[in-house]
Amino acid sequence: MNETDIPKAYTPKEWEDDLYRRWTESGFFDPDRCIEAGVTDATKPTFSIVLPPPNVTGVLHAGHAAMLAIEDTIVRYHRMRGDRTLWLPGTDHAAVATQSKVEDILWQEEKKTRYDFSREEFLARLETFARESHDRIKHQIEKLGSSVDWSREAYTLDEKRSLAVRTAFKRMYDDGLIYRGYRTVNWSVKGQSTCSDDELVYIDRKATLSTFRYSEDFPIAIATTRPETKLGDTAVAVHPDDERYREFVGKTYEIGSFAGGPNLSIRIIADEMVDPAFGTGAVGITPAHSHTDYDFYLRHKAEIAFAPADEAVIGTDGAMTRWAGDAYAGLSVADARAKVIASLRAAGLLEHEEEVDQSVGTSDRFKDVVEVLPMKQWFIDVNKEFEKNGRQVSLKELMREAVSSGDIAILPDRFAKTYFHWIDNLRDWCISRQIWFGHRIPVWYRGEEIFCGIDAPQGDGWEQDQDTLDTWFSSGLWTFSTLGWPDTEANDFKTYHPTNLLETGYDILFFWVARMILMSEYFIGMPPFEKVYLHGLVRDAEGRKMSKSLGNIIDPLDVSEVHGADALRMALISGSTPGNDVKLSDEKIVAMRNFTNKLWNLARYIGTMSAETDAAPEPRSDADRYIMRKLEEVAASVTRHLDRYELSLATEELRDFTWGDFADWYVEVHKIEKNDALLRHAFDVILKLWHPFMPFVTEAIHQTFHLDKSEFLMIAKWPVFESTHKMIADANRFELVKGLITAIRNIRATYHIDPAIKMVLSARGASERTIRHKNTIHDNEEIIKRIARIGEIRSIDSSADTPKNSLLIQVGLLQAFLHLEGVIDIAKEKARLEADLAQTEKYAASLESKLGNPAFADRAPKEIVESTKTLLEETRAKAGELREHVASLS
RNA sequence: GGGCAAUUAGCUCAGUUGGUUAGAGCGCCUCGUUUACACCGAGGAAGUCGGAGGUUCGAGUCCUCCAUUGCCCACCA
Repeated sequence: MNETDIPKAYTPKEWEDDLYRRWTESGFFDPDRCIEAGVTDATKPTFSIVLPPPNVTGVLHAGHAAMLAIEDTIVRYHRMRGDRTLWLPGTDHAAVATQSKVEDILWQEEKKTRYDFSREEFLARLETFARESHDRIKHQIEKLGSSVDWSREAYTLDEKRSLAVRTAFKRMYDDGLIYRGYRTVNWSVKGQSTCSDDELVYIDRKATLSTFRYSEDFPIAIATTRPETKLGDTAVAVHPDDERYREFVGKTYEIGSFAGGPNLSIRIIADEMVDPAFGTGAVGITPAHSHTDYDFYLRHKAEIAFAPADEAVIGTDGAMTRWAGDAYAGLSVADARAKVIASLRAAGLLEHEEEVDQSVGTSDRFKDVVEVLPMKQWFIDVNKEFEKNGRQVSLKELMREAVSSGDIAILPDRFAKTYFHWIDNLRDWCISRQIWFGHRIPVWYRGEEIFCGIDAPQGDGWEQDQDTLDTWFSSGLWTFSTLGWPDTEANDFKTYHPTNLLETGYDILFFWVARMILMSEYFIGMPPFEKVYLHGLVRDAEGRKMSKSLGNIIDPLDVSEVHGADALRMALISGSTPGNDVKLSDEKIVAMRNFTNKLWNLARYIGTMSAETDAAPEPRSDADRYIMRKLEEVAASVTRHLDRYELSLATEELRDFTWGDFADWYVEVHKIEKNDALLRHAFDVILKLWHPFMPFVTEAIHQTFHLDKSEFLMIAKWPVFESTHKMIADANRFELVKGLITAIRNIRATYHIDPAIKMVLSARGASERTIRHKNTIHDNEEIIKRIARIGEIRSIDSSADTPKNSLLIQVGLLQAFLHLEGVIDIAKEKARLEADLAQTEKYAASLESKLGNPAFADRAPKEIVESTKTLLEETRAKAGELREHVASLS
């Protein structure tokens, strides 16, 4: 092959679609296929991750591209490491979001509303839209090179997920955690549906705060920004210590035709929640039209009234009802407000008006200011205690514990605080929506009878609840509904749940992450994932949010069309850290595009030089040795960064090495020294290290220049150098070794293998419950049988209740078990342990020299010197332990 | 009101248990176009690490206060 035959620049367009097609056809995105083909060892640990399902509302944006880039990088890395790697894709029907979108389109294009269709017709239109969206989204996911297993693709509204949803609903209903209750909800008049607290978007606006009295002889003035709701007041609350009002507490005042409206009966109550310094220090309580007032009602049920069913003064159409009195009935809220004020002013009851800043909740989807109304809706009770594993807990507590116990780690961890704060303020979750698109509530009515079931009840006359479920109910089940649940015997469920990682934007921590934790903890008794990686928002070059109105939206497809998917992926990953927003600029993308081209041209030089390709790579010069040593260091470091999800750091180091050391320096050296085999070998390693980040260009180079004979770079073995094992001493593995030692020490007189194994696995980052699930072997009998089968241990008395076996055998037992489970490789473990020992000894030596340095020993305070001495002793002790353990492995 | 983050070169940002001389990309300046790459190479200028204190032998890194910006949550009677 000659250089002149190969284009001088990498042309992504000519490669990407074809490569993706070939990857898909190979089937290697499917872990089962990898095992069949011998690419993956079935005994290896699993690495599973679900794709946060994009909404079928349209197209993917830059944020999705970032998500796909990060996840694909991690997934490809694990696949190359040899893990049983599953990345499960899907889409979300996104209930309200999709319906409101389609309603907009229908209105714009046909001037029709949903009421111009039957429920069935309307749903058919939605399904068509959803399918088209789905196809577009799938295409975009593919364009970015995402190595998802399409054979397992799921949709939140498909048959299997529907079964999961109905099963989940029924189970919670039977357990009394789902209830139908009458209380205040957020109501979008425009959307004619409820929305949950989390779906509200608060906007700031100016409002008039009016101070008034209900009547001339009413003793207390109150202030409000919502005078029209005052037509439904039932109480006035004051602080219990407020001297001004103490004498009135407990009295009830009858107001005849308040503001020309209904008669009111106002009770004066005392409540700690009232801020005596704000306004007049007294609050008018409208339990029907304010969540906080409803809470007042709950605390004072004995004293004050809540509007009985359907007696709210504001109706679902956003107009005043007849309960607001004849003078108001039918008026809009705004008109009613003006009328109340006018009436109060005329009667001389209006004492003061001022303009204040106010933030009001609007519907995320329908954009209108929501009204708080009392309605009969379905809720999930987050506070109700129920029995779980022999103790009383609430859903709230389950959600809290999943994170506080460390079962789930959130990256960056500062979001754990946000999460706890959210949980502490959580109200019951309103799950019913008055829209048509979604999972219909599996409840049927016949007269007074009510039936909740997975399928419709037998017999005539039953009518199903008209409402559908909040979209987050079904996405909350996502980690396990996609793996076969409610069939808990399903292979995928048993193999891949809990998943290892959830990668998503921090903006849906509450919506989705928290709901998944709730559902998984409740139904499975385990967290849905071990780790949460929260990425930031993708912003434009100036740091602004991308939005249609600003016209600054960067379409990922456009970018990858021009510069290639790899350049886009790199631009999104490089320089971005968990939890922080990332700015995407043209310059950055171009810089990354230039780098893909750099790799391409390296390949042109290396791949086409005359070389006996079969020659073994032998370092011949100092330059050779330097580049190999550096390469090993970089490989180890990139590996460590990937294990810690530090993708940006990995790309930086790798890029510096590739461009600075390898391309600019070593290639020039090679032009003189001509160590072809070593050059090719080094480049091959570099390509593998780059593959997870830039799958297309690396695979294209692999396919063009055949640096080795394998079919696909995507299933190549991840480069690990024996001599650099000590540098791959990542936290995970270090903890494993530590845990192993602890476990061995803790094997006590009574012989129980379980705690020891648990300890080791938990040191490895798995939660206790995960261990219970993933290793359902509880009796020693079974463990020993399995171990005996692989012949690692020869003589074990399986009926032993007391220690008939030496400590050594128990150590061996433990190791053998771990080996069997694919958790550790003993030979490698020993090498790693030795590396650890070397590092520990090195550390001890450095501490020694520090103590020997007069600058430190004489000038540093005694305590520091002492603590350093202590540290040295500890380090020596640790080295001793390690040495012992290495010996026990020999 | 409560909380969280950010502030490092002209711009965009790295900098993970405190440790020699603080890094990268883009931009800028000088030089270079004999076949891997001008989507390039060699070299260079450029930072009192937001401000003020403090802890320390040693602080971009830890503590306190302040300033500016952004975000989240709650209240908003």
